[in-house]
Amino acid sequence: MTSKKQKKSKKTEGYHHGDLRAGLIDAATDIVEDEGVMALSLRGVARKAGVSQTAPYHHFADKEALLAAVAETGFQGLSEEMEKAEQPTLSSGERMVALGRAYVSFATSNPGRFRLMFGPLIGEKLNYPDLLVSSAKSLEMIRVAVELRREDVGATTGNVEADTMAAWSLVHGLATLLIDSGFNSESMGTASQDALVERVTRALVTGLGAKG
Amino acid sequence: MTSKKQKKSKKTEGYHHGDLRAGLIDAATDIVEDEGVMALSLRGVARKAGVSQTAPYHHFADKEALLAAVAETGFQGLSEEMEKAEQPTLSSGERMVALGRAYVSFATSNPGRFRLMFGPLIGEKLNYPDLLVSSAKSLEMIRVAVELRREDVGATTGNVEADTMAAWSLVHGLATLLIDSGFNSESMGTASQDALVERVTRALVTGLGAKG
DNA sequence: TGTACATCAGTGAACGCGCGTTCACTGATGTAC
DNA sequence: TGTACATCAGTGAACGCGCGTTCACTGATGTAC
Repeated sequence: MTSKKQKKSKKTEGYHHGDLRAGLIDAATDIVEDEGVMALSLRGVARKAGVSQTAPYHHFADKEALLAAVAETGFQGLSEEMEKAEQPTLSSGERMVALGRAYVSFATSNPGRFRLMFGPLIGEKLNYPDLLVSSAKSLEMIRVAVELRREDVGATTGNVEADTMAAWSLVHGLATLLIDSGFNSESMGTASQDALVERVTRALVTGLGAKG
Repeated sequence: MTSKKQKKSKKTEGYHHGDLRAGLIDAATDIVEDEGVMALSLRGVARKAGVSQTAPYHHFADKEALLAAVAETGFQGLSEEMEKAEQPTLSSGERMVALGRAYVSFATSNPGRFRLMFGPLIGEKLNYPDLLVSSAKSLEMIRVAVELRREDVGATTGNVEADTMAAWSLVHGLATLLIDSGFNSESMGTASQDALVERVTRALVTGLGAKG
């Protein structure tokens, strides 16, 4: 997972690591994805980064701070995937489906990070403002898409907040169920995960069992 | 949380505990709710149940087996809440809202159990068939409600599986976001959690920004 | 009803382990003059 | 350009801790006769 490069930068060839901070985040990400959040220890991260077990303390106040940094890069990755999915040519409905696909796809491709980002492992997220900023971005993208859709359809009922919440809940729930509940798209009678996301998203956009 | 009764049953007053198995599940549930899943240790559970640290091994093969038992009672509790919510007089739409309310309410009232039930802490859920049975029940209730709704509305598009998945994802996502993402119903401009659930559920039932 | 005995459900001591974190340290780097 | 020195980013040893689990044990209970 992610870059395993151990090579030092040009300037710092010997004793110093180069960019240990980034190296530790990479190592922690690998562990979280390969062995799960429960298996992540600061010592293990240091070991994987090829560094003594005390070295991380020069870059992170404690274990939780490192976890927060991993979660932050996770949110950045999620936003990037969603941005890629937003083609300007898409209709408002297609745009929502595309965002949903990107969201769920990120989750199932990076389940460890996804659990860390949204799970209870980072006790007080308010202590990590950078984390809050990155996480707010993904939500904002959903909100904009919902707003466009509502304008497009000439919405007269409900409101943007509730609809945004519904859209976010839908893709987030689908993502976590796919990751953690051992069922998959085949078991729901769809050929692929993307097909499942598309059908589920459409159910929201048009309403359950809508006619025509 | 849950019953803290330490009183023994009539028959076994002295040395033996009475129903230590149930006592351990109760103690574990308390810890999971009060201190979080991460803080749960088998020794801590034994301590809380007022018993030596080796006693649990007479009732559970290992720590994970105890966790699975806690999750199983959790699913039973969830199903009970959902059953209570299903009044036969409800219209198909109201029934869905009521089920959603019960689902989300269970999650926010018992976040520790909810995380345990759906989280990655129990490595291989297939090893615990009783757990699978109890968890299947809640999903089945959602499926039935969706089916009723589709019949009611004369659905011609989509299919039951996708709509069930959508409904489950919606309430599950909303529940996990409320538990783990530090935002609440007020921040979404609704007066109460039930109001939020209702608005979000209606968004699914009628479609985003549906007219009239 | 009494008794011998198997089984059940507890006990306390001990094992080895990996963890987060602190400490005093030292080699490498950057900079003022 | 050289040099003295402050600072930075590593090191290895050690701390105390709680954990899951195993072990040999013993008191309590249930049952066959």
